[in-house]
Amino acid sequence: MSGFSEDMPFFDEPNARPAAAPSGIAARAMAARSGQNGVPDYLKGLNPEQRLAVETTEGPVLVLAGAGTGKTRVLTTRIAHILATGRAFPSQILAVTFTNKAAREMKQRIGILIGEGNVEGMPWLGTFHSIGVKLLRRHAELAGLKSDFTILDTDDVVRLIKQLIQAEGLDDKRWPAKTFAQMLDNWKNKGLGPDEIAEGDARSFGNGKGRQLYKAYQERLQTLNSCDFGDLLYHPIRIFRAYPDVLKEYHRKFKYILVDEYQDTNTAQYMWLRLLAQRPQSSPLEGEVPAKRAEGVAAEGTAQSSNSTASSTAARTPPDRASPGHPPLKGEGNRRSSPINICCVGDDDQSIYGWRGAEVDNILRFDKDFPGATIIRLERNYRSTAHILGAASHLIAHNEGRFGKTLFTDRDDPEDDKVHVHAAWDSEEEARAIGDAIEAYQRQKHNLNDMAILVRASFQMRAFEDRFITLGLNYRVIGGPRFYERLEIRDALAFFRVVANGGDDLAFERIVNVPKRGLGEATIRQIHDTARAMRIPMLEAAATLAESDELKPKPRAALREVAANFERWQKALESTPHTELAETILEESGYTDMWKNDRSAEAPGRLENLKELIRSMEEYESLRAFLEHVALVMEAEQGESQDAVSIMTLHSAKGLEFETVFLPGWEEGLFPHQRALDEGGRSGLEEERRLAYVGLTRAKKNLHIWFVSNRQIHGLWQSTIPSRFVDELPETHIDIADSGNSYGGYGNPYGGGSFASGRGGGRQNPYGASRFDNIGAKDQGSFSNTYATPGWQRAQANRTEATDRNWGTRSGHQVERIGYGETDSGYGAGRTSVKGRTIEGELVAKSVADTPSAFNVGDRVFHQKFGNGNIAAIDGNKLTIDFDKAGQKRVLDGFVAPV
DNA sequence: CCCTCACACCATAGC
DNA sequence: GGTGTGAGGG
Repeated sequence: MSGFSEDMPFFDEPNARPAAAPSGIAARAMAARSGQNGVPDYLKGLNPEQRLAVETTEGPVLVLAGAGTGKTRVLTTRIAHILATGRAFPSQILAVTFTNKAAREMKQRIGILIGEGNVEGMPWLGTFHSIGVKLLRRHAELAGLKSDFTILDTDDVVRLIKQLIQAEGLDDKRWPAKTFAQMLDNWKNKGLGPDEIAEGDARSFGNGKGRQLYKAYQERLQTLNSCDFGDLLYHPIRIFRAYPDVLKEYHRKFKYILVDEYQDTNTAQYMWLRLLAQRPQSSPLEGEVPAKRAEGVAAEGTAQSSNSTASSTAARTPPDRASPGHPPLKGEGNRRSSPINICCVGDDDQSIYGWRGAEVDNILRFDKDFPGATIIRLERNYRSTAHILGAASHLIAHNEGRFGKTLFTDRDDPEDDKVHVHAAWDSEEEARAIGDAIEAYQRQKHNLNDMAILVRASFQMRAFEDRFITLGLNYRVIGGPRFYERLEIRDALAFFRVVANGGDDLAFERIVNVPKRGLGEATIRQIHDTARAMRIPMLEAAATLAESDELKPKPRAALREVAANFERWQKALESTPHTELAETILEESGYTDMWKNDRSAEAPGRLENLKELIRSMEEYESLRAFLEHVALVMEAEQGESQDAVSIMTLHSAKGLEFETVFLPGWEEGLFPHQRALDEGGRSGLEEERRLAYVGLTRAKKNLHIWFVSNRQIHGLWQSTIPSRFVDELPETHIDIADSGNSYGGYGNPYGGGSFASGRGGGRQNPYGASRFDNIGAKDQGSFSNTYATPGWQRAQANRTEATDRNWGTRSGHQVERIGYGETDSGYGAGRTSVKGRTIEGELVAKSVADTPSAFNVGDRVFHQKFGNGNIAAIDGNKLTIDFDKAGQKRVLDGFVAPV
C-alpha cells in the first residue's frame, strides 16, 4: 500500500466540500480571476457551448465534439474549473484517456490553467490501462496475484499460448497461437471469463478446446504472477463485482469522472466505467426497454444545443423520463442511479477502433445509460479551412448510422488552398514527390514540425524513410517500429524483468541462453519440466538443476552461473540505484560484450539503443516503475526539440493537428483496406471512412491526398486503382494536381481528361459506386492476390468499357485506369505494349482465370514498370523475370505481356 | 547436443 | 523486409 498514500487523507472524507478545501486552490483561482464579472481567466474565450460543457459539472454530461471543436480544451478547462471552484480535490477526479499522449497533454494543459502544483496531485488521470494497473496493484491479492505482478506484452502472450497449445497436444500450425490470442483479446474486451464465453466460440478453436485453453491460460498467468493487457481491465471489473466494499471505496472517492474519446470504449471499459459511476440506490428500475436509440438522442441533442446558449442551467431530461438503456450488467443489478458527475467526450464520426472491440453504441446510448444526461454538441470548428472541412464533411456524409453533426467555420479566406489530390506512378514516386513538396513548403518558411504524413498501414512508412534519409530531411516516426520492440531492448528488459519478478518464466526463457552459453532446447525443456513438476519458477528450477547431477557438466556450469547472477542482482535490487544495477546486469551477463564483439552493421546502433534505454530509466523511481512504464507506454518518448516531419499511422494521428498533412496510399485494397472490407462488410467500410475523415480533419491549412497506380506488396508489384474515398470528395473543394511530370515525363497523369470524368464522373455517374461494390463483393481473394483474381479482371474490363463510353474513345484500359502514359517518353514503348495488351485483354483475363500461367520459362515479356525481360522461373501465377534494365523481379503474370 | 545458415511464410490498425 | 523453422555442419 505504500506509495498510494498521497490521496489517503481524503479517503474517509467523502463529504469534503468547497468550504473545507485546504489546498489553497480556490484562493489561487480567486487570484486568477480578473474580469469585472468575476469570470476566471480560464473561462475566457470559450464559446457558449464549450462554456456550458465546462460549467455543467453536476450530473451526467455527454459532449459530442466534432473534430477540431476544442474538445481537449473543454476537458481540461472543466477539470480546472472543478478544482478551482473547490468542488473536489485532485485525488477525487477520475479522468480517463485512451493514449498516454492524451493523458500527458491533459496534465500539462491543466497545469497551465491553474498552476502546476495543483495537477501533481491528480493521481487518477491516465489511460484506462494505467489506471487499471493502479487499481490492480492495490487489490492484486483479490485477483490471485501479488502486487508486483508483471504485464506481458503481445509477444509474450503469443509465446505462452503456443506452449499451452503444444501442451494440449494440438498442432500449433493448424491452430496458430496468434489466432487464439486474438480470440482471448476479444473475449476480454467484452468482459467475458472462461465460463462466460459462447459455446460456439469455445468450440471453434483447437478441436473444441477453446474454453479449456482459456482456463489453462489464466492459470498459467497466475502462476507467472503476470497479466495481459485485457486483464488490466478485466480483473478490476471482477474485483468490483465480487467485493462491493472495495467498489464502495471508489464510489466514495471519485466525485467526478471524465472520459475522453468515449466512442472508442469497448464493452469491458464500459462495464468498468458503469461500475465506478453507478451508485446503486434502493429502488429497482421499472420496466425494460431494449437498447434501440439514436433518434431520441439525436433529437434531444439538437434541442439541447439550440437552447443551450441561453443559460448555463442546462435543461435536463427529468430523471423520471429515464429509460433503462442497456441490458442489465451481471452482478450489477438493475438499479436507479443517483446523479453521477460523469462527463464523457467523444465523436461518433471518429470511432476507429471497432477492431479492438470498441462499441460506438456506447456513445449513442449514453442518455439511456445515464438518465437525465445533458447532451452538448460542439460543432464550431477552429482548426481547418472551409475547403478541408467541406471535403471531410462531404466524405463522412456517406456513412449511415451517425449522429450527424454539422461542423462549421467562420473562416472564409479566398487565399486558402483547396484539398489537393495527386496521382503518382508508384510508391517510390509518391515518396519522392511528397519529399519535394515538403521541401517546397520548407522554402516558404514552414516548419517541419507542422507537417505530417499519415499512412493507413505502417509498411507504407519505409518508402518515406528511405527517401527522407537520402534527402537529409529530418523526420520522426511516431508509434512505428517501437523502441521496446527492438531485439536488444527486449532482451535487456527480459533480464530486468527476471530480476524484478523471479517468477517471470517467459522473460527467463528468453535470456537463459543469451549470450550463447550452450543451453539448447533440450536443457531448457528440462528446466521447464522440473519447474512444472515442482511448481516453482524456472529460475528456481534452474538453480536446483545446477546443483543436481541430472545435467552434463557444461550446461550445468552455465546454469549455475546464470542462477548465481540473478541471485546477486536480485539482492542488489533494493540497495543499488536502478540505473546502476541495470548497467551492471548488462555488463555482467555479457550482454553488452556480445554486441561489442558483433561485427555486423547493426551492432553499434544496438549498443546505442541500450545506452538510451539506461538513460531513459533515470526518470523513474525504481526498476519496477520503469518496467511498468515500458509495458504500458510502449513508445519511446521523443523530444520535439528538433524540427522534423512526423510520419505515423492514421490511427495514431487521432487527436493531433498539423498545418500541412499528406495522406498517401488512397487506393482500393489499401484504403479502404481489403481486410476491413472482408471482415467488417459495410460497417468495416464505414470505419475505414471514419478513418479517412480523421485523416482529413487533422489538417489545418494544407491537405494533399495521393494515390499510386503501382504498389509493392509482399515484394510483388501490384497494379492498383484509386480509393473510392477519392470519388467521395466534393468537387468544389478539391483541386486535381495536373502536373505529375517531374519524374520520367509522365505528362498529364489524367490522360488529358478531367479527373472526375476519368474516374467515371464520381458522384453523378451511373456506374461509379456500384462498380466498386462489385469489386468488393465478388472478390474472394485476399489482399495480396486480389488483383490476380477473375473477379478483378472482370471488374477491370467493365471499368474499361465504362470509361471508354465516357470518353468516347477506345484505348487501353490500363492507360485510362491509371491515367498515365499519354506523353510518356521514357516509357514510350510501354504505351504501345499496354495497348497491345488491351486488345488481348479478354484473353489475358481468361488465362488468369483458368490456368496458373500462360507463359513459359524463357519467354520474352514486357512489364510497364520494368520494361522488357526474360522469364527465369514460373511459380503458379508468379513469374520471376530477368529484366534487361531492372534486374530480377517477381511479378504477377497479369502484369506482363508477351513481346 | 548446439549453432549457423538458408528458406518459407508472412504484414491493418494499438493499449 | 522480418521472423520462425528446418537441415546440415561442428
